[in-house]
Parts: sequence; C-alpha cells; structure tokens
Amino acid sequence: MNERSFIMKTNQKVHIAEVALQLFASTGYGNTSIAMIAKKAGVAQGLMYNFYSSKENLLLEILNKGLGEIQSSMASYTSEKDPGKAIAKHVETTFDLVEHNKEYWKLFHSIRMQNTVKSFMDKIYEPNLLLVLSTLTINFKKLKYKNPALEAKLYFATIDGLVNHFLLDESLFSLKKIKKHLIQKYTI
Amino acid sequence: MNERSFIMKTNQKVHIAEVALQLFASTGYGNTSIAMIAKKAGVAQGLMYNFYSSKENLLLEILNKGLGEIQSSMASYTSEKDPGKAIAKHVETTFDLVEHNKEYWKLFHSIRMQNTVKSFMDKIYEPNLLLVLSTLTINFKKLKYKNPALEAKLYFATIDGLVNHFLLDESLFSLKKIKKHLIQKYTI
Amino acid sequence: MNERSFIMKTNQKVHIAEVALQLFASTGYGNTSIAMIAKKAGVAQGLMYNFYSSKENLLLEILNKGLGEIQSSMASYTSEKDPGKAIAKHVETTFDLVEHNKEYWKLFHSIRMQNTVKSFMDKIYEPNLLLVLSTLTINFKKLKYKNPALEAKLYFATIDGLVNHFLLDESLFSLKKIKKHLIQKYTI
Amino acid sequence: MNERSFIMKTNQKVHIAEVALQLFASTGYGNTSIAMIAKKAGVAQGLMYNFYSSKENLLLEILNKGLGEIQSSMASYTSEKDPGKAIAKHVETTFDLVEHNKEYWKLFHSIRMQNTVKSFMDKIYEPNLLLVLSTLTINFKKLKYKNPALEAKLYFATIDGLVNHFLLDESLFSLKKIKKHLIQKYTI
DNA sequence: GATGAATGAGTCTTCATTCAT
DNA sequence: AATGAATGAAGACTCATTCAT
Repeated sequence: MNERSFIMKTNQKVHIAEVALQLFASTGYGNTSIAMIAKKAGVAQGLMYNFYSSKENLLLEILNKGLGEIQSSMASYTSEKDPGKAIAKHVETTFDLVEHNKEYWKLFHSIRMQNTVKSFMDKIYEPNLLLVLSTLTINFKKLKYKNPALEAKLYFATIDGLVNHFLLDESLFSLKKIKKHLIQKYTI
Repeated sequence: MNERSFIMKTNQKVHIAEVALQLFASTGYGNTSIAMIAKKAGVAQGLMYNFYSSKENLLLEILNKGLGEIQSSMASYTSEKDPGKAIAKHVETTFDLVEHNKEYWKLFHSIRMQNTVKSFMDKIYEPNLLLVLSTLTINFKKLKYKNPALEAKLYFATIDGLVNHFLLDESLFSLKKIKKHLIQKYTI
Repeated sequence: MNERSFIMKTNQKVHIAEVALQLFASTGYGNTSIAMIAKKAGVAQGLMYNFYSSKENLLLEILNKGLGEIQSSMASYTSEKDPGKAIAKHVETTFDLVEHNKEYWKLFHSIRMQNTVKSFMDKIYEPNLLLVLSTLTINFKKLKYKNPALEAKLYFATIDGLVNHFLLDESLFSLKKIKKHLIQKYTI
Repeated sequence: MNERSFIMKTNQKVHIAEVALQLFASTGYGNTSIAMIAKKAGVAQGLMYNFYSSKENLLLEILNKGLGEIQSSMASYTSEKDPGKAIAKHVETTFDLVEHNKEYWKLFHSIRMQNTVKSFMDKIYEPNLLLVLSTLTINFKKLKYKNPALEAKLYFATIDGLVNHFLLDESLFSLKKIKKHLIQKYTI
C-alpha cells in the first residue's frame, strides 16, 4: 500500500464513522441501516466491511473513539491539584465536551442501557467512570465534605442527569448558567 | 379448565405485558421480537395481537401503565404543603418507585432517547415533567433558594442521574444511603 | 333438532351468506376476512364453520345460489317460442337480474377470471352458458341471421360487456336506454 | 460471467416482470406470493425489492407497461380518417393486442374489478377509455348512426365482452372469424 | 481497493381454521 | 348450537453481510 492510498483509506474510514455517528445519533442505531450510511458517505455498501467488520463493530469503534477523546480531555482535570479548581475544571470540561460532541453524547446516552453493548460498556466505560469517581472523591475529601465518596457519586449523577436533560431538550436550560450555578454550589 | 390455566387466562394480557417488559428492559425494545415474547409468555404469536394491536402499541401500553403508577404515587408529594417534607417525600417516592419497578425504569431510560416513541414521550411524559418541575420550584422558593427554578432543574437532574447510574450498576451505591444523604442535603 | 332451531339455523346460514356477499362484492373476496363477516353478521367466528366448511365453500355456495336464481329467471326466456320476443325477453331478464343483484354480479365478475374458482366455474357456469348460447342460436336462426352461432356469441359478449361496464361505472350509461337500443337492434 | 448469466442479469428486471405477469395471470394477483415469483424467476426474495419497491408496485409497473403498448398500438387507429377503416383498424388492433398478450389481458380483466388498484385504474385507464369512446363516437357519427355515443359504448362493450369470453375459454370461438364478422357488421 | 448485485434469515402482522367450554 | 380464545402457517418486507467482478 503506498502512502496516498493509505491516507485515502484512513480518511475514508474516519469519514464513514462520522457519517455513521450523525445518523446513529439522529435516527437511532437500530433505525440506521448500513445502506443509509454508505449512501450518505458516498461509498459502496460493500466497502464498509473493508473498514469495519460488522455494524456493531462500527458502533463500538465510534463509541471507543469518543471515549478516548473524553479521557484525554479529562487529563487536565486529574492533574489539577487545587480541589476547588479541579471540580470547576471538571464541570467546564464535561460541558464543553458535550457541547462540542452532541451527536456522540446523544448516541452514548441512547445506547448505554441496551444490552447490545453492555459488555463493551462494562469493559471500557466502567474503569473510566471509576477513575473519575475516585479523583472526585479525593477532591471532595480535600474540600472537607463529610462523605466524599457518596458526594462524588452524587455530583457525578447530577452532571450526568444535566447532560441527559440537555440532550433531550436543549430549550430546558442554558448550559452556561447551570454550569456557573453548579460551580458556585460545589466550590464555595 | 383447571385453576392454574384459569388464572393464566384471566391475566393473560397482563402476563404478556409483564413478560414483554422483562424482555424489553433486558434485551432492548428493538432487539426483542414478538416471537420471543410469545414464546416466553407461552402463547402463540398470533394471540399477541388479540391483546395488543402492534408491537409499538404493546410498548406504549406498558409505558403508559408505568406512567400512571408514577403519577398516582406522585400525588402524595404534590399535596404536601411543607416544602422540606415535600422534597423529602419526592425523594422517597421516586426511589421507592424505581426500586419496585426496576424493569420499567430500565425500559423507560433506554427508550426515551430513541425516536421510536418520541411523540408519545412528548405527549405523555413532558407535561408530567413540567408539573413536577413547577411544584419543585415552588418548594425551593419557599425554602428561600436564590434561583428556585434552576435549583429545581438541578435537583431533578440529580435524581434522574442517580436513578440512571443505579440502574446501570446496582453495586455502585446503596439507594437507601444516597436517599438519606440527598434528603439531608436538600432539606437542612 | 326441533323446528324452531332448524328455522333459526336456516335463517342464520342465509343471513351469513347475505352479509358475506355484500362484503365480498364491496371489499373483494381476498380482502374480506371471516372475522369481518362474523362481526357484521353478529355471530361468532367459529359458528361460520357450522354452516360452511371453509371460506372458499362459502364463496362457492354464494355463487351457486346466485346461478340458481339466474337459471330460474332464464326459464321464462327459453320457453318463449317467438324468436324476437325471446331475445327481447333475454335482454330484459338479464338486465333486471343485474339491476336487482348488483352485489352478486360484481362478485361474479370480479372472481371469474381467478383460478381459485375456475374448476367450479367450469362445472357450474359453463353448461349454463352453453345452454343459453344454443337457445340464442336457435332464435337467431329463426330470425334468418346468416351465422346464427357466431351471432349468438357476439350478442352474448355484448350483453356481458355491457354488464361489466355498467358495474364498473354506473354513470357510464343508463341501463334502460341501452336496453331499448339493444332490443331494437336485435329484433327489428 | 458467462454470456447466459450476462443476459439474465441485464434483463433481470424484465425477466422478473415476465414471470410475475405469468403467475399473476394464471394464479391471480392475490394468490401469487413474492416467494413464488422469486423462486420461479430464480432469484432471491430480497432481490425483488431492488427492482420493485413493493408487490403492488410490481403489479402497477406491469399494468403500466401493458397500457403503454396498448396506447401506442391504438395510435394508428386514432389517426385514421376514414370511419369504416378506423373501426376495422380498431377491431384488428385490439384483437391482435389480445392475441399477443393474453397473459397481460387476463391479468387486466381479473384485476380491474378489484379495489386493490382501483385508484390506479381510475387514473390511467379511465382517460384512455374515454379517448377511445370519443373517437369511436366521432366515427359512428360519420357513419350516420342515429345515436353514435350509445353505439360507441355498445360496440366497446361487445369488444370487451368478446375479449373476456375468449380469455375465459379460447375454444369458444376463433378470434379470426369473429373479427371478420364484427368488421362486416360494423362497416358495411 | 471498490462496487453493488445478490442472498436469506429474520421481522411484524394477518387470518383461516380449530377446539375447549 | 354457540362462543371466541388460541393456533400456526403464510405473507410482505428489511437488512446485515457476502462475493463475483
């Protein structure tokens, strides 16, 4: 394989994933057919299988890539030593991620309760979740909260719930305001 | 007809709904076929349509029945005049509902982001949501919160996030403890 | 079986056939379900099978009964000795039959080209057709037509075509006028 | 790909339509399943839908194509100025069409009384019918018939009835003879 | 690599028919 | 006789996946 075709292939693979993400998010994984993705991506149906071994694999790679981006974004948060700043940063980072990857998050939330990908979630998302929780716990401990572990879970649930509601109906509240409110609440 | 089959017969519609709820919750609505439900319920496929006009109708009836139970449970909350008690009651009621209808809530959360029944959700769930939010807002106002409307949304998101996380992994936290913690946080 | 229940049964059987004819004619045999007939007739689905061994049998009995009525109506025609009057009578009788049994004729014409009932048609309708044709041939012979057999077939096709067109679109022509026209044409 | 399969492939859509027409004509539209057509055509069931979006669409395309052929055949008739020749030509053309497309005409006659495709018939066939009737009327007028409009309807019914009877039982008469007879009758 | 025709298992749904009561 | 619940065999249609070119 020469360099050019390597690049093309890479781009094509990414392109397909982007199109698939759009469709999965807007139409639902179950209601999106390979034919639809191929058509919208401008490639032949069969070609899909040169990049992704199956429809489920395509989904998993999309979810995986998104999780990777989350993890790298979260890096800045875990390295922050000041607990107040750390939490503020977490709020900021999370909401920024959601705002800039609405489609990914819609897909994520719409799919995470389905057994199709349960084992995948357990394997990939769970460790991530636990890492965030433990870091949060440490920060809440530093902030002298009585039950920091529980507090971390509560805080995380709040964030998740907000994201969920925001994705369901963006008119429900302004992400900016609630972000500010949340930071005040947790850090002052 | 012996007693057992008599019981089965009179409750057959309910029985089918229960089986369907189980499967929908564990396997996902899209991944559950009418054939699967019929088999598990011990009836012929065709009979399903004597009780439910379509697969979607079966889902809607299940969701509707669950919503009915929620609404009646919530009644006690809306009638409570003392704001602190009202919120405590809301927490209690919600968590009790979830604990006793895990499958329903799993289904609910797994389905609400899918377009399949979006219009249904908009029609049935949205008004309910708004009612709860406005009642919560009133209570937070009485409790002298600075921004009661936002606070209500925040609180609601927290509840929803907790339910979500609990349903995803029951080992994450004890519903009892977090309930207590939550009530303290919001009413003291 | 006492007399009363015999009468009831007889009436019920006839009643079912009448309802079935209506539905078959308006909705089509294939689009009419046993359930629809039972409902409209006000009887249980299962009861249908006490009178008719199958849906097809129900159809055949309806067709058969109609053919019987036609044959008896046609009797007056075959006994007429004057050829002109005979043909006039045939025209009159045919059009009267159609006008008073539109449903039957609609069913008949909609079904006769389908193989479902082809063997039945061959057995019951064919002899009838041949009888009419031969009688017509005799009359056309008396009327000095050059090729009376062919003329009979032509005349019969005309009648059939008119009935067909009339049933397809009653606004196309007045049965009365075309009847008059036809009689003039063939007898003067 | 060898030559045979190449031919098959390029003509596959046409091949499917031909097979479908055969089956629809002999077995009836309602009694012919997509599975039967696919099997007889030697293709997979699913492939059918690459060419025809639905069973009804397949039927409509078949009917439509047939109607197109009729219309182009009829062109020669409408352009004929001499009324006698025009009618003779109409008889000839019609009978030729029927003789060379028996299956199409069987299908057409078996379907036209069924509600399945009533709206299609109204939209496509009705205008065609009216055009033929008006042209016939003009010709009968030229031929000094007293009631040319009625005469046109009568003539058309005769043709239609003859076609019908011929399709029901080809042994009933020779198309050739009746054609000659008919032309004589109407033009001399 | 790229195409898209072809496959066939799987889905929901309908309905004639049977049968326990 | 009468009911209508129950059956199960189709039916039309979809779609992930394969494969010849």
